[in-house]
Amino acid sequence: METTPETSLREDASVEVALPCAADTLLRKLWGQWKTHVIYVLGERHACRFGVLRRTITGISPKVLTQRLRELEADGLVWREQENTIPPKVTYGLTQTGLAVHAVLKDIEKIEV
Amino acid sequence: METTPETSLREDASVEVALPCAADTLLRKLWGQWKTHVIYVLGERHACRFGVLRRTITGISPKVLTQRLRELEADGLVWREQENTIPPKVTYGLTQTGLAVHAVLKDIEKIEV
DNA sequence: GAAAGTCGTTACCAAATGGAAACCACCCCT
DNA sequence: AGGGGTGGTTTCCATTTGGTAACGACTTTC
Repeated sequence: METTPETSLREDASVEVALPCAADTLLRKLWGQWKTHVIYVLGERHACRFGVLRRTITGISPKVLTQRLRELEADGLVWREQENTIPPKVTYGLTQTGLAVHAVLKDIEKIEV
Repeated sequence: METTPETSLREDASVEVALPCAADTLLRKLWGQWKTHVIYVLGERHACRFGVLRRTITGISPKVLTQRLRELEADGLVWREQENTIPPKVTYGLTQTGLAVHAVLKDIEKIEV
């Protein structure tokens, strides 16, 4: 396909151009079970240790909590700080972006159906 | 386990009470591939027929689009109007709640990482 | 009379997701 | 020396999800 001459351009084609949702990229980072809860708790408490998170988010298993925290950290919403004492203390909190997301969560609460 | 006497109530237990994220309920309705895109397009265009949605959201299959629309309709974010002409014309649009979600999507766009 | 467009539905299949249970090293307390 | 708390990891399994391809009825256009 060279030069693609656009032989018959439909009249309404300009109206049907792809219209991607930019928010999707960020929203995808909040998919998956428990993720909003983690953000929410961290936002309300400012910072938390692993055990507190685990007990505050009732029903979550340690494996999934670790997994979610790693994902959120990789996505730049959560920071992680480890003190190499024994036993180690690991603290989590929200980054700048994470705080912005937390603010949006508070807004969304007001909608509800 | 009768009466569960709460023998030893930990001092800091009040701090670790469950802290559910209320926004989670609504946000769950936006999980799943393509859902934000559907809301977004309907919000930008105010109303759309099936075929337009399908061509505007590049890559979506008719099965998945139908599925998403049904879910969004059941969740009260989208309305559906069918004219029983032949071929039938089916038009979709956002409900009041759907419009609120669309507004949130526009807010989230501004965050990005 | 064959093709294309309307708006879907119905298999069928592969991949991703979520959860329960067991385990780890190390320390403190009794 | 045994139990509990620290912050995880690992294994295994069932469910959920997304996608492709084919088909449906009916009309208009070539």
